[in-house]
Formats: sequence, structure tokens, C-alpha cells
Amino acid sequence: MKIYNTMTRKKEEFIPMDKNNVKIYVCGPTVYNYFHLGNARPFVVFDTLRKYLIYRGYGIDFVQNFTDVDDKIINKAKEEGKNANEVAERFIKEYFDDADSLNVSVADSHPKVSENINEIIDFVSTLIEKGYAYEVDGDVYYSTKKFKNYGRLSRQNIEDLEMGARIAIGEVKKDSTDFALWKKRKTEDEIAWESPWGKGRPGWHIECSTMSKKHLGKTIDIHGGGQDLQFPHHENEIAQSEACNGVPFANYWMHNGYITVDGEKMSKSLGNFFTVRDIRKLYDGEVIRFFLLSGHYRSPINFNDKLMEQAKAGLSRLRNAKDSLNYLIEKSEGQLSLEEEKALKSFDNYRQQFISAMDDDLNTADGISAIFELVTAINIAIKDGASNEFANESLKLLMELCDVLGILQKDETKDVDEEINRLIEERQIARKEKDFARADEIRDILKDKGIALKDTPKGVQIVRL
RNA sequence: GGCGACAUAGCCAAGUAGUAAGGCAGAAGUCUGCAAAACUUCCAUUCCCCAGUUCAAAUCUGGGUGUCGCCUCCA
Repeated sequence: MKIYNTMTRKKEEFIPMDKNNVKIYVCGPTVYNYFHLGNARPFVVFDTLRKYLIYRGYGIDFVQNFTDVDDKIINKAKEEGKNANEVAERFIKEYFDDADSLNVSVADSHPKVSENINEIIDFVSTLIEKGYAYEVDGDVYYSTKKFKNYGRLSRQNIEDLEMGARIAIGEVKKDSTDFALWKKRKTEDEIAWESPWGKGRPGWHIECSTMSKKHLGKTIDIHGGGQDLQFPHHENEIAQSEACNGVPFANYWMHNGYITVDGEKMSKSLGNFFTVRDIRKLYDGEVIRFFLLSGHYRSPINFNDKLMEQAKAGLSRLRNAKDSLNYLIEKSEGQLSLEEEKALKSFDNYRQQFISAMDDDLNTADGISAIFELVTAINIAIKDGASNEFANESLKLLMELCDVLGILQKDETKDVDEEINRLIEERQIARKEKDFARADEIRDILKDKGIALKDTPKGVQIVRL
């Protein structure tokens, strides 16, 4: 597999340190609100990477943190008259709710800042000992000029950065590019922990270095996150980790592009964001996931109603194929015919097409195309019916590929209640007696209940809307 | 000011040198009591513009135009 490495700006062959234990760290959310679609993108993208690597036989150790100590959480808590921990815990719960709707699997671990304070203090202490950090009156800063590769990931040189940097009032850094490792407590009611530098809390960047080291070790295979984290967050992580550990931090850096609204980046600061929770009121989580995977992960994706409708329509084509196969399996019997055997063999081309797309820096857009082509081939093959075995095998292949992308995962129950069954039966009788007015009336009634009917040669197929 | 990305049909989107995938929308047809779904056919002589390299360019080089991003919390 080839992966585009931001560090080298090239697609590189992916060679993990240990095939059975690929170490992946992805920057997780700051839990002070529902996450928005822009936040969702890395969750979905790197979850897909994880699923694909597992599909290809790798063992994965996947870590995604929760930033549960942060100014924004503190502010939100003040607004709501709660304590910061309550706010963080609540939105961690909401994270899992939304993530689940997107079919994003739970990580192997989801460490929290608040549970790693001691490790963070140790990390900062080491940086001070090694001369990479300094304390000023209870604050601790990282001295960027001490780290010779500072700016390498984002291709910035430190002099240019200094020109653009601003020092906020009250900050006592030596250089404008220095950043906080530990922040002194400013008011009594602020959340704070004891440290060698007095009461305070960790800066933002140090947590990822610390938790990555704790759960995955000094060097990891892949570090992922949004493009906007490249600078300064990931740059700072590298500076911290490599200064502390003396070995390379991550072998591959992957950055997803952002979501735009009317061509502008969706972000909290611009206020033009849509939370996944809100989008879910209109679209199934799977539609959102499919939408996010419909373009390459490094390209920007624009978000609007029209595009969501397109994604929804595309996904239903895939879902219809799955439903048809399931229906066929229920209604048909028998073994593969000679023709079917041949068709099934040819389907392997689509699998190969899918794999080579995904192998090429996780080209999900091309991967999806392969699935569409498979679906067309399946539809043609089953047009006039098919054996049970053929339907089964086709479904197996379709789902093999869809599972990797995390789509078509939710199976609506085929069970319908008695009243609906009675109505369907009544409609069949009405049709037989050519009372089409009544038949159509019943179809409308069922439609209101979220059930569509397809009259097929083999009977009535029930489809959940 | 420094650094970077992108520009392919009505819309979305692959394709990084060998003659434009796939999806949505649309049109016509098949099937159907009517639908729905599905199937068949049609839908970019052309890839922002101009030069250049080459037997050959959407793809490489140079220049231009436009859009967006990072440099400040952000996925």
C-alpha cells in the first residue's frame, strides 16, 4: 500500500515497523460540544484506513484521544453553571453516539488528558532537564529554537514564523514561536493540578505526545489528523516527542482535507459549521459517511443539501442491490449454474479494482466506483432470477467491500408487525381482483409508515424508507 | 509578507504521458395494472488560459488567471 506522507510530500510504500501491530495515533476531539462535519472527517477517514489495513491482514493498535481539559470546556462549563468534568463527560458520551451512527469503530484506546496528568508532568520535566523547555513564573514553555527541525513538517522556517506570530498580552515567552507546555492557574475556580511549577494545567500540544508515547511507544507508524493541525499542533508534537525521546516520532504523517461550506472552510471560529447531530436529523449516518468517502481524503469537500441528496441517491443504489440479494436469498434455492459460476469468477476483477484503488493512498472514490461496477454486474446477473448460492456469494462479495468502507452496515429488521402484513395481504387480494384504487391506497398508507413495496415476479418485496 | 493546495460535463468525482472511470441529475425505451427497483441506449473530439517539451500531454516545464487554506483556537 502507498500512503502520501506529509513529511516528505510524496506517496511512499507503507512499511510498518511490525505488520502485526501497526501503531496509529489520531488527534481526537476537544469535548465541549457535539462534533461537526469537519471534525467527523478524520474520524471517518482514519477509521476507514484502520478497517482497510485490517482487511489487508495487518494487526492495528489505534489510539484516538479526548481533549477533556481545555479553555473551551472551562468556558462552556461556566456558561452552563456546571463543572468542566461534567461537560467533558457528557460530550464524550455524545461523541460515541455520533461516531456509532457513522459506523466509526471504537478505538483500541481513547485516553483522556485528565487521566494522564502525571505522565504529562513527567514529560514536561524531561524537556526542561534536556534544555528544551523553560519555566517562567509557573508557566512552562517549549523553546522552539532549540529544536533544529522545527518547521520541517509544515515547511516553514522559524524566521518567517516569527514574523507572523503574535504574543498575547501577559505571555512571557522568550520567542514568539515558543508554545506553552504547562499553564499556570489564573483564577481559583479554574481546574488545576499540582506540579513542580505550582498549580496549573497542561498546554494543548503536550497531551498528544504524552498519550501517544504511553499507549504506542516512542515511535509510531502513522499519525493522522486534519490539515489544519499540521501547524502548529503536529509540528509541536514532533518537537516535543523527538526532543524527549531522541527517536523519530511518526514514520508517516497523514492529513485529511477540510470540509467547506459555500467554498469556505467549515470551522468553529467562522461559525459556519453543521454538527453531525443536526445533519443526522435529515440524513442517516451512513449517508454522511458515504458522502465523506466519496472524494479523496486529501481533497477539500464542499457540503450542501444538493450534494447530500446526491450521496443519498448513490448510496440507495448500493442498498437496493443488497436488499434485492437478501430478498433473492429468501425466495430462491439451488446451486450455481455454469453461467453463474462464470459470472462470479469475473466479479473478482471488481475486488482487485477495489484493492488497487485503496492501496493507492486510500482512494475511496475509486474504491466506491469499483463497488458501483460490481453492483451493475450483479444486477444484470440477477435480472431474471438467480440461484440461492449465487445470491449468497454475490452478497458476500458486495459486503466484503462495503464492510471496509463502513457502509451498508445497518440492517433494518425484516420483521414487520401484523397489521402491516395484513395490509400487504389485503393489497395482494385487491390487486388480484383488479381493485387498483384500493391497492394504491394501501401502498400510500404503508408509505406513511415508512414502508415501500416492490412488486416482483417472486412476490412483494418490503423496503424500509 | 512567508508557506501550501486546487481548477476535468448541469452537479459530484477518478484519472499524473498513449488518446477522458464511476455516481447524481436529465432524455428515450424495456419490464409493471400503475409504480418502485432494475436493465438497455443517449449525455465532455475534450480536461481554466497562453506558450514550450514530446511521435504522443488533462497528465511534464514555464508564465498567467481564478478559488481556497495554513502562518491565531480549529479536524
